[in-house]
Amino acid sequence: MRSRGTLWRVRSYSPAETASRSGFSIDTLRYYEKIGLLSGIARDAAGRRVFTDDDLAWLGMLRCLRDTGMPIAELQRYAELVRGGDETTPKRIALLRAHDRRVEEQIARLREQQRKIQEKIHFYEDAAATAGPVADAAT
Amino acid sequence: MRSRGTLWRVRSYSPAETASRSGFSIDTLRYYEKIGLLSGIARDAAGRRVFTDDDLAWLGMLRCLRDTGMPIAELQRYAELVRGGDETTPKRIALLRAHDRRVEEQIARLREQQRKIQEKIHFYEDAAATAGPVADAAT
DNA sequence: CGTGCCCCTGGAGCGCACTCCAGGTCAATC
DNA sequence: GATTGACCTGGAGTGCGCTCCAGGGGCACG
Repeated sequence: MRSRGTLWRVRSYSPAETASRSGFSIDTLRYYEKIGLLSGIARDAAGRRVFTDDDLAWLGMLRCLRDTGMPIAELQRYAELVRGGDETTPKRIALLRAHDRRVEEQIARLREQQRKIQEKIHFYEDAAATAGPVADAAT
Repeated sequence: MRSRGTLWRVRSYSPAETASRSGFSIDTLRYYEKIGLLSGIARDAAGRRVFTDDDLAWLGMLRCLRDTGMPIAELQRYAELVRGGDETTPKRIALLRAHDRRVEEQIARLREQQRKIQEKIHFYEDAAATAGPVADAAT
């Protein structure tokens, strides 16, 4: 399907190149394969891993989910669903929706806390401007 | 200064109450005292910790900074500045401003990543609606 | 043919931030 | 006066997510 209408050939990537493109270290790539987050990674004649564009796209998804705080265990469940084929689509949607809500909450909490931090900064700025000690609960 | 114009007496709090109010466990409170994040915590005749409203306010600040991702080591620097007295105000401002920027970036990154997650959700929803397998880079 | 270099495996080690535990003190309650 | 319960200390242990290491293999370049 992709081969029709596109011009570029399917590329493959060494572990080092995959690491630099995905942002995961080579050790982490090996670790992810070992714990089942990457499956079906090809090998060359010498037994070295060979990553494809699809692998890179999947790594991009992993990166996105990890960076938004999804624990490894849940990534494993997600990876398992993906391996489970098309009939797991509803479960994948549910999993990602739940995560999306957590990200939403995370953002809301961060904003709230940022407000608090900025208040504190203003408090210090006022204290510095007044050039005298100002009573505060806990500096 | 506070005693004038306010009605409530200064309260004090047991470790258990402090834990439930601050959201830190008793163990964490002890740990924080041990590593210098809490200093000058009073003790009663039997050697038990007695927390004040000021302590609670400071714990609130610690909670806010921790929850926004500030590592313990930086909290220690901040606590040290606070112990250093008023002349450290500019440094406290600088520290909090730097942290504020990191929080800002964090929020921006989360939003970006949330977009990606939502795209994926939409992709799955479309795939489910079409009721047939749809080619995707890496599900 | 030798020297590098990148990669392999299995398994140990690490950093962070707690969290738990053993053994003990003290005050209040029954 | 025995029990209970909250708290104390110093120090060991835990969970997560990597990260590092020893020992070895194969290929490419000079």
